[in-house]
Amino acid sequence: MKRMILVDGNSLMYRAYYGMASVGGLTTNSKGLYTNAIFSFVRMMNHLINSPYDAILVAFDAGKKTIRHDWMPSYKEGRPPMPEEFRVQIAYIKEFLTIMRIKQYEQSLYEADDIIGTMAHLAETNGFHVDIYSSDKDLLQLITPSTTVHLTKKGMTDLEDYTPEKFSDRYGIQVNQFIDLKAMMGDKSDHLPGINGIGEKKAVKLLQTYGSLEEIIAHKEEIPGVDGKRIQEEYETALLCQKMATILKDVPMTIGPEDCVRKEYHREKLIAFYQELEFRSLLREVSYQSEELATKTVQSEYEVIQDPLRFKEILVDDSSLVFETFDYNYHRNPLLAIGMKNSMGTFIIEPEMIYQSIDFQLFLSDPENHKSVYDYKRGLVLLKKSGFDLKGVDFDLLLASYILNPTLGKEEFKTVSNHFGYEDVYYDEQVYGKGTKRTLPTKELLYQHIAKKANGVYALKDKVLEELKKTEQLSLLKEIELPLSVVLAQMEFDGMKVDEEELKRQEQLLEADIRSLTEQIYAYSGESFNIASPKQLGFILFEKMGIPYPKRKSGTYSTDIEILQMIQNAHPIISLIVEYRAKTKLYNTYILGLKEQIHEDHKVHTIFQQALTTTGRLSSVEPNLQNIPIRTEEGHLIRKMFIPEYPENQFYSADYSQIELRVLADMAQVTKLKEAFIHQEDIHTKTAKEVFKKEEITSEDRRRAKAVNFGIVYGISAFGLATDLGISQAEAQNFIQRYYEVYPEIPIFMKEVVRSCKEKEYVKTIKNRIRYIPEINSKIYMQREFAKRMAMNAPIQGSAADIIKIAMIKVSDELRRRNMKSHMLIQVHDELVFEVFKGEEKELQEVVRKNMEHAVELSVPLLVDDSFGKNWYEVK
DNA sequence: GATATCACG
DNA sequence: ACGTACGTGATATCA
Repeated sequence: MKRMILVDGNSLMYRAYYGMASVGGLTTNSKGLYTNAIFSFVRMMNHLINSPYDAILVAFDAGKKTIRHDWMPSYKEGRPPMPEEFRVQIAYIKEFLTIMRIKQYEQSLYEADDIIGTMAHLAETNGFHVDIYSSDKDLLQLITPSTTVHLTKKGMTDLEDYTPEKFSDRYGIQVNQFIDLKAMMGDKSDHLPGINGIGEKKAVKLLQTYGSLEEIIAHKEEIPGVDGKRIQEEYETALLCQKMATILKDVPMTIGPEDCVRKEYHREKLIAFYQELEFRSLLREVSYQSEELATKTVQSEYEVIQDPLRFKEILVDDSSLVFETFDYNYHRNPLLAIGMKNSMGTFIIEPEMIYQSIDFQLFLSDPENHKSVYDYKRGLVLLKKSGFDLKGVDFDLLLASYILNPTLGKEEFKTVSNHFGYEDVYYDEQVYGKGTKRTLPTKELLYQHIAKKANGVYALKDKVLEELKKTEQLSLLKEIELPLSVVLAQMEFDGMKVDEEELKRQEQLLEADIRSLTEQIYAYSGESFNIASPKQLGFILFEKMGIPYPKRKSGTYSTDIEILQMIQNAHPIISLIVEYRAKTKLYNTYILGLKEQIHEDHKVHTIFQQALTTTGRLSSVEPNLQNIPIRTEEGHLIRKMFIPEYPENQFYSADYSQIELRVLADMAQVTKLKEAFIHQEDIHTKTAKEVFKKEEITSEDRRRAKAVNFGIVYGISAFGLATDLGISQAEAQNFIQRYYEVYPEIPIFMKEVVRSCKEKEYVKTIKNRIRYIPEINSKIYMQREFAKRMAMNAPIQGSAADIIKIAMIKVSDELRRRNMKSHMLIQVHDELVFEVFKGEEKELQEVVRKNMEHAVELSVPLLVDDSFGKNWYEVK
């Protein structure tokens, strides 16, 4: 069957503009053009035309005046005007459709809905199946057996597909009753009054009884109470609303389905369009599809070093070096080749060459020989694996870009270099391919790729350093991030030993528990099903077993822990499911998942992402060692699997006490908070005493005070605090009010942070780490509020991250100076874990405590809690 | 590939 | 009237 796509252009443009608000914000390209709606609309259209179709039409509203205004002058009255940031994007959206050769149509006096209604009707008559895409529920009246309406839910590509069956399931009435539903309940946004006092519930009920608005009016005398009276008084309004809400199917149009057939798009123009708007990810898709860049770009000159003697001539000061691996994980993948660029030229050094040339090894480890790199840590670990070192690195393009703008850290080399105006590099995807087709390319292409990267680092170094000087972030690079790479590389390389016997024990215990829980759950449910499928579980609990769903229905049932706790007492199966969830989580993620990550040396070697988070924290992957369970006892047991490399050694853990609150006390100069920290008081108890104005504090009082303290760090909202504490928003607001009275410097500080952020569109940490938050000036409420919370949180979280990074460098330096064998294994945001060698316990404790507590000097003391243990479970 | 869920600070 | 705590990563399911 032929398929026609009808798109409600106006509705989707609006959705693209407002809908992406919570995600991407009002992004602009480098020329200041707003692009969020364009980008989102383009993605949506690309998504649509990726499926097979024969004809397509995008309908738009023609202008303000429509025939409906003749029927009801107040139609759509009181709508806020279109924001200018949105208006400027419309021309680009239409240009995109032109480039894609997608038919667009508008007609004066009619709305996009009417064009779609008419075209859907025409297409059906011509034997098409019709798919309508919109975010406007009104379109649902067009559903037929051969017309499906797809409504956008969250974002743009998440769609809800309405067939006649789906419609009646959802609304409890038939499609042909939908207009009457709207006629009675009205529509605020269109300024349609409907009948006063009748909303969706009552309207559905009436329609179920009488069938249609006409029948309801015919029987209006029988309907009891206020509703009946209102219908008798206002039925004429309802009839007018019915007329208003009916989408026309007979617009006198000058086109038909034959004018909308699919056509090949203009690729060159599309590339130019994406380039102008700076849609990098989309550009890459087109480029990759056409494989153009890989063949058309100018080949760079490079020399593959064949003879170790050649090094004598080319190893000069100031070289750039890049270390390439196939897969991102450098612990599991060999070095493919090193690219080097300096005043002598561009060179490719194959791994065997390193072994063959002492000169090159000395060059790499010479601290006096200046080098610039991309991803220092990668180079360090790759070389360490072969027993070599890398020193003298005073520039890292990855770290520098991340420092200038943390969002760049997530990008690949090409995107970063493009950002700084250097474009002669390939995308990794062009070289290696995508998804399952990803594979090693020919040596020529690979070396070309590596050579281009080396050239890029070399070319950009001075420019980027200059920018760092301007932003006063040079010391963040040279004194924090670069030295930290050395520390992290050693930690990753050393790895953490796993007790495989213990793992096996826990695996078997959990397996048995899970098996037994599964059987018990099936016994209660009366059938076997996939407990891990939220969909199936929702069906079993809320349909088959008839447990009432505790929240308002939203199409799908959530079965998360919050919901399960609400229905805890409804049936004994619930607690079994909660236990099943906990155990399978441990089993799948921390037993099976971890087992996969164990190397031949019986250790796990995580990768600390140093250029990823927007706040300056590290993250840990493959495996993530920063989220090993601790909060529940049975989860905590997982930590028994992590043991010292040598059985006579121990673990030592040191964590900052309340570092974020201390940072806040310092930054905001909060008098009472500072006093409390100076006098080493329990901060939550102290807060409770102050806020509740009493000396005897119950555990509940302390819990609440603690929640507020946490909330403050997150950029508190009454809603968030209320949810967390299970109290009303009014009560939460009251707490916050009283909290501010106790610590009046906090609201003053927070207001100043927000004010300054509005002016500069960024916030900073104590070490000048920067985070851009342009959404702070968004016209969209939600986005602006979100931005405010980020602005309040980022300096606190980020400064704490700065501090522990400095501590790591200092501790590591001193351990080396003292020739100690004990070493750092893991960082978990405010905690450092070490393997302590027998006999070094006291010395390590001294070194660690001193350097952590004095990493920086604040106006409040920093305090460290610590402990020893024979494995990770025993410490703390 | 997106979504739901849940682990950590 | 509306929806919201900050920052992460891994897994299973499902389209």
